[in-house]
Amino acid sequence: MTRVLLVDDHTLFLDGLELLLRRFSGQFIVVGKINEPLKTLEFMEDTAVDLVLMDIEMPGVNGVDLMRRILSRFPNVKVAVVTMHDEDQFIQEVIAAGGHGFLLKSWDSEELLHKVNSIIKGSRFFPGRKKRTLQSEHFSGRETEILRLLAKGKNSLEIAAELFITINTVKTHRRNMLRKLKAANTSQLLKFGFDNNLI
Amino acid sequence: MTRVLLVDDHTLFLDGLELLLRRFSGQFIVVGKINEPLKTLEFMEDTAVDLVLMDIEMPGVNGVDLMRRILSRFPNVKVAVVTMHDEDQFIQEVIAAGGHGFLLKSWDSEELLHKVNSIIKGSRFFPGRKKRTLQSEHFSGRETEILRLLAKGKNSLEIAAELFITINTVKTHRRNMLRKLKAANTSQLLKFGFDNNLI
DNA sequence: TCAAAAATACCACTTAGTAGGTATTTTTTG
DNA sequence: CAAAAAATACCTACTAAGTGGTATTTTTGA
Repeated sequence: MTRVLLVDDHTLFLDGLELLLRRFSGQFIVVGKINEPLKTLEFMEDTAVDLVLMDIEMPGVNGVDLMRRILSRFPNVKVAVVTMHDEDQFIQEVIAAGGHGFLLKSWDSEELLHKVNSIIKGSRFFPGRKKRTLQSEHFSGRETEILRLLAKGKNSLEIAAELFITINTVKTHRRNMLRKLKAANTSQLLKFGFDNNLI
Repeated sequence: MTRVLLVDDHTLFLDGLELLLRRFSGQFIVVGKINEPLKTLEFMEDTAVDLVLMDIEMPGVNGVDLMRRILSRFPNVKVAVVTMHDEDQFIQEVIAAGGHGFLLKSWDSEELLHKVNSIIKGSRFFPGRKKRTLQSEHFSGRETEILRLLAKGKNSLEIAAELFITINTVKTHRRNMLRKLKAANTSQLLKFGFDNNLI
């Protein structure tokens, strides 16, 4: 069981994330939802917490600084940022502050749960530099899109359905990616994607 | 072209890594090999460097501290540790110091080159917690071994040859992993592996 | 505006992966 | 030591991936 503390000035976010965590797997208990970030440390003195999910852009509070203070007083707690914007500057600061992850509110539930789970198990997650949004010098926009769906475990037929194109087109895109990378199979393609933060 | 500076008290390592970088792709130039870590900053004042590959356990020098000083004076330089031991403690310190990667001397050339390349492009690499060496609560030792080879893009036949077993056995192990993870295909398996630092 | 790149699509064929079943030997562990 | 887990192996059948070729339409960029 993982005891989770949510910190955000938006009540909507607090409720949404709580619902999400409760819906999937009974692994999480939300032990607190904090609306006023400055009361975070105070709360944690009284209540044991395993994971803090916090926004970073909150009025009147320096998110990174708060994270640093949490980690310094509770070194065994994992702290991850969940935010709207993936600005390079912030990511670097969170890394430097010793945070355990940088998650985006724009991700789908499955993805978010997945990352949170991995963080609990000791991994860290930080998006790569902005490049990943663009076409990675190797792949076109459509190709990158298909690569991401492949990484989610979808097969060609499922991808075709999701993108409203035929399986023939998906196969052509896959073939082109393999050719560009001189890869022999999808595994090599995925490795490239993961290593280069395309996924 | 990436200008690389190597820092290690072991001359053997310096020469070996230089050879490795020169052999693969003409993308790297080793602009310096430093035997006395304390002279690193002095060297960098005179010579432009894009990437520093340094050991972390060196006599008379705090590697993490040196890294911190390099990054503070040259914020655009990428600094990665290449070391023998993947102690959790060190990894955390390097992350906190803002390092760009934690690479192991025990890796094969291909792997090392791969990571270095990705670091140049803006990624960061840190091994997960020790669990990854053991059987990850999900997979047995043999299964994890096969998962790693899959992630390198090998197919069942190639894996069989490498492990001196038949393709039937490889297929059985793959099937068992898919079953344990309730995964439908190898891509989902690889995603799990990457997310959990098994690869 | 014109050429290049990207996205779309189809066919035929070969190879590899996935699914189900079963079984033996070896290793680990209580 | 005995039971459980892991590693090994083979069979059949079906499905998905990969390969090669070709071609049209749309978008992009110089």
